[in-house]
Amino acid sequence: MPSPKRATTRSALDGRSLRADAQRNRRRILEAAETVFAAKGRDASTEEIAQKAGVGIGTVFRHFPTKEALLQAIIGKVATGLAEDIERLLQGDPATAFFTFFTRMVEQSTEKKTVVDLLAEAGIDITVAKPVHALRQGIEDLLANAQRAGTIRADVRAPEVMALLIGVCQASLHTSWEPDLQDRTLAVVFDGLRPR
Amino acid sequence: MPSPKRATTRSALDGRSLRADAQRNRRRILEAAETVFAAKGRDASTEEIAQKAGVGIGTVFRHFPTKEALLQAIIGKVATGLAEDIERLLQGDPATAFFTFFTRMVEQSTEKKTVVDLLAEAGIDITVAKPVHALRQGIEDLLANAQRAGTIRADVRAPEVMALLIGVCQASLHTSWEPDLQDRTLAVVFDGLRPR
DNA sequence: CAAGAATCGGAGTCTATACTCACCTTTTAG
DNA sequence: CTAAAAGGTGAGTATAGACTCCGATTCTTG
Repeated sequence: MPSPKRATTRSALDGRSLRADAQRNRRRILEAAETVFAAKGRDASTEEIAQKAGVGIGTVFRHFPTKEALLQAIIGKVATGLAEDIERLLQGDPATAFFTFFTRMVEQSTEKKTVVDLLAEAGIDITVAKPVHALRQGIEDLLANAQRAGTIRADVRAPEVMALLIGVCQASLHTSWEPDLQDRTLAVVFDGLRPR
Repeated sequence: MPSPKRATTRSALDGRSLRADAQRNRRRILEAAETVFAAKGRDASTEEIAQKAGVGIGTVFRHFPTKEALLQAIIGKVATGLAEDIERLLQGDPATAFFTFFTRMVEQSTEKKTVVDLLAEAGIDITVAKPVHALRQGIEDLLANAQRAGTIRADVRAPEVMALLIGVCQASLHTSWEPDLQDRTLAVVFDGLRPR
């Protein structure tokens, strides 16, 4: 029985540090996945992502045990980005912040199918991770502020706002938007949200 | 070369008449498909439909050359049903008919994923078949009537109504509706549609 | 009732894709 | 510089589901 010539490398267990190239590949995979999932939705093939990232499929599965895990990672990333957007908006005018955010989301969802998936999960909630929860919380803050500012009726609650947000985003994937159809649709929803 | 002992059976070419059992099977397939697609959406497997219909897979493909063709048949069927509903509603009070229809659609979409697919197609339109076109037309009639009756703003047009309808129906598939969330969501949309 | 046409049926083919594995390459500690 | 550990790779496996094919079965007509 050969005695171990050297002790365990790296910072023992749990530690984060990955090998230099592994870190680079991980980043590339995440970037590629974000692009591909955004364009083709959750049905995009793992192979396409691997190719776009310039790595073998095996590498993708080494970093993410499952395609679903990769998707979740991306969703978390997107959620975090949106939560930061909200953070910024919360600094500004409470009367308009909510509407600005809602509008941006709908605009984005046209090109980023990931956003829609994200919202769907945020709607169902349950085992959702922190980033998604933070997003939810942010939306609730925007809503509360707008209600305090009097630009949204007091009797509207977060769940229906989520439903409307999901709805309009989903619809934008299925309708062939003529230039301002999106705006007119939002106008109706916004009018429904304002106090009479 | 043996001369044909008997002339072509049945009414020559094109004719409709199928063999008795074939007709029965066709009906069974359509019924099964309607149920299964309603429950599982367009991803339901052909095999499941065949089984529920009590026939072999081969039989399904004899009647419908493609899974997609079968789906289209069902969508047409559902569209026809809805168009008839509308026909009935058009007889009643124009002030409320539109809202009644909208509400029904959303309620149905929870259990019938086919309805959502149907609407998505009706939204995109292009090569859509007659039944779907009839449905679209019906919705436009309901809208026009309601506008004449003054229960819907005159500046709202059909496309955004379709978008909203698609949106709320889609959302109902993704949110875990608490009892009256659906109603509160609809309330907001309806308020946006009414004249101020 | 019998011939033959129309249908049925379901094993088998084909394709797409997630995921594994045995072997090779790169990194890194010492 | 070197060996061991970490990581990379992509052919290969497994599975699922659409669609085909042809012998077996059932209906129809005379």
